[in-house]
Parts: sequence; structure tokens; C-alpha cells
Amino acid sequence: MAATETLTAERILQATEEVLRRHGPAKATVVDVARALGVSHGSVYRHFRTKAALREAVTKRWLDRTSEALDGIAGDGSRDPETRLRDWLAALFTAKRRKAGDDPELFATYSVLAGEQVGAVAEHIDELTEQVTRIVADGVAAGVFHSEDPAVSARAVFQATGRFHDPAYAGEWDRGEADADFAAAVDLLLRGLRA
Amino acid sequence: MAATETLTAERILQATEEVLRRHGPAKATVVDVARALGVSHGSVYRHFRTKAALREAVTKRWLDRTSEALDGIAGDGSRDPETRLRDWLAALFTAKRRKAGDDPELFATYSVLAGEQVGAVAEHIDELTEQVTRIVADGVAAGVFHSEDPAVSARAVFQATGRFHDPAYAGEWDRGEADADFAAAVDLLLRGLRA
DNA sequence: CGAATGACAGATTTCAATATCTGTCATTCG
DNA sequence: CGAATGACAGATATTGAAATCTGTCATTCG
Repeated sequence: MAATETLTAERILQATEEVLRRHGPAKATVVDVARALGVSHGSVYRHFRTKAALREAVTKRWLDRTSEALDGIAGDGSRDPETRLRDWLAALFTAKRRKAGDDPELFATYSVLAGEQVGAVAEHIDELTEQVTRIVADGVAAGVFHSEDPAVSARAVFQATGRFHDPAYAGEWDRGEADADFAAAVDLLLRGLRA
Repeated sequence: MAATETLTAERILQATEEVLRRHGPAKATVVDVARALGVSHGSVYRHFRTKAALREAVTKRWLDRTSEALDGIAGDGSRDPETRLRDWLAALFTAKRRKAGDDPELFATYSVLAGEQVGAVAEHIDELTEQVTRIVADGVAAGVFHSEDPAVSARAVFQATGRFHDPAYAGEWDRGEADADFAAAVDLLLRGLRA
């Protein structure tokens, strides 16, 4: 964190993540971030108008990491839609479960941030739902799925699997039934989608 | 609340509900309950060993009211299983939404209690899932549903509709999309269940 | 001149003293 | 005699004064 480098939004975001990791969401202050960077807090306010804006930017970053990883699966037109949807849902569940399990405190921290940044989360969910819509639409085009409206079906699939990606349920992802429940949910939903 | 009546568990539960309604979950104390009844708090402890036990009893009562209302629909063998399942899910959603909308503070209070009483909630969920299992099993018997294991399918249906009954989502039940989302979810799940 | 500072007002958080609560039990009451 | 009480120890919650934080802006620095 050499104070010699120019102060950029990017460096501030990195420092903010570090402070959040160390202090948690409640105790992470703008002053802490400035301290970590060796600058005055006034300088941070030059790049982010408010603390909320800074938190939102950090949250967006974190959410985007998930979206990008899944986009590859959703966009892979070479594989059949049913497998792709199964893989996509499994990848989402696995990624969330891993994050929650590996570093529960950091996951909890970001869950709190997500709760604050309703707008950013809504956008993220829209992105993910859009990915599912693409898979469903491909399936309809290929004649393997039935759907009046792929966007509506995708939304239903995404919401119905909420238990396996919504942080509110993170506590249940460790329990033994989780995998069986997930398999049952996916099987039922895919039966519902099949032409 | 005449102090002349004998002190029964039932009277204590009624007083506790009243105190919870007035003070909310954080500020409702055993001393408050005793005060409301015009007795010493020691007397309350004669009927409930701990404050947690008292809260659990109140929570169970509240949860049971929901279960009973739905049991009638689940058990009505005269109607076809698909309609029954649709009605059951709609009744659950409507009941929850009405409670949350009519008296948001009381609903929030009971949601907090439910969060404390994980055991009681688990039992309640088992009861509800059992009701769905009955409907699914009837459907399989009648040849209108397909399911390897009605209990597993019922669990999947119940969990997949969590967004429409889990208090964690109460904030979204008012939003305009809720009804369309619910309809889409139920349609997709029923397509998945049909033989 | 634009980037960074730090003093400032008002809002929020922390902390320690104080008050209240939980759960027990020897005693009282009817 | 069984039901109810209230004093008590330890745990928890409330309170208000002091410390810290947020966001602004006139001033300094390079």
C-alpha cells in the first residue's frame, strides 16, 4: 500500500475490501479505509461521494465475480440445454456454498452489504435470470423445453431454487439434506420445463 | 384479566401474546407478563421453566393456527389433487400475506420468535410438508401425478415455493410481481408433477 | 491549477455506570 | 399442604456522556 502510488478508485476499493475483511461490515469506516491507504478521509470522498456509494461499488464488484463465472456456462451453445441448466444451477449452488463455507465471516460481511444495496442486488439477480432465460430460450428453440415465455420460466426456476443461492439460507447448505434437496428441486423443475 | 381467576398456562399464554403485541419481541419480559396478570414473576415460572419455554409455547400456538387451516384443504379427498395442491399453496400464500399485511409489527414479532424457536418451526414445516405429501400421494394413486417418492416431491414443492411463505421474503409479497411469480412457480411445479 | 488536507458541525457509536431482568428458593399465605 | 411471593445473585439491557465518524469546504501543497 505504498502511499507513493496515485490514489485511484480501484486502490480505494481494494483497501475497502481489506478493511471489511478485517473489521466486518459494522465497524468498517471511511476513516479506516483512508488510514489503510495512508491518506486523509477527505481524499476518499473525492472518489466516492458517500460511504454508501463506496459500499455499493464494493458490493457490485463482489456480485459481478459470481455473474462472470456463470456466464460461461449459460453461453455455451454447444451443450444441450438441459445439461447446461443443471450445470448452471449446480455451479451457482457450489460457488455460493464454497464461499460461505471457506470464509463464513467474509461471506456474512458481504451478505450484510448485499442487504444494504438492494438496487445492486436486484441488478445482479436480473443478470443471472437473464442467463437462465438464455438457456431456456435455447431449449425451446431446440424443441427440448416447453415454455410460453422463457423469461417467465427462467424467473420461476431462479426463484424456486432460491434456497440454494440466497444467502438467507446459507446456514442450511451444510446440512446433510442439502444435496438431496437440491437434486429433487432440479429434477422437478426440469420435468416441468421439458417439452 | 381478573386476578381472581386461577392462574393457568393458558392465561399466561394469552397475556404473553398481549405483551408481545404491545412491546415487541425484544422488550417483552417475563416480568411484563406477570405484571399484566397481576401476579409475581415467580408464579409464571411455576408454569414455564424458562422464558425460552414460554416463548416456544406461544410460537407453537401461532404456527399451529396456520397448520390447522390448511389441513382441511389437504385432507379433502373429494377434490382432484392438482386443484387441491394449487388451492393449498394459494391458501398458504394468501394467509401469510394477509397476516404480514394486516399487522406488520405483530408479524415481525412472530417472525423473530420463529427465528429463535428453530425446533418448533422445523416441526411446523414437517407438518405442512406432510400435508403436501398427502396431496401428492393421492395424485400418484389417482394416476394424475408422477413421483418416485411423494415425500421427496412434496418437500421439493414446499421448498421451491419458499419465497411465498417464508417470512424472510415478506417484504416482497406486496410488490406487483408477486402474484405473477406465484402463478408461474405453481404452473411450472405442477407441470413437473403431472404424470 | 488540480489534488490532498484537516478542521469543523451534526450524526452515530462506544463505553461504563445504573437499572432491569432471569431464574432460584426459603418463606408466607390461604 | 400446595400455590404464590419476593429477596437475591448473576446476566442482560438501558442510558447518557464522551469519542468517533460522515460529509463539507476553505486552505495548503506540489
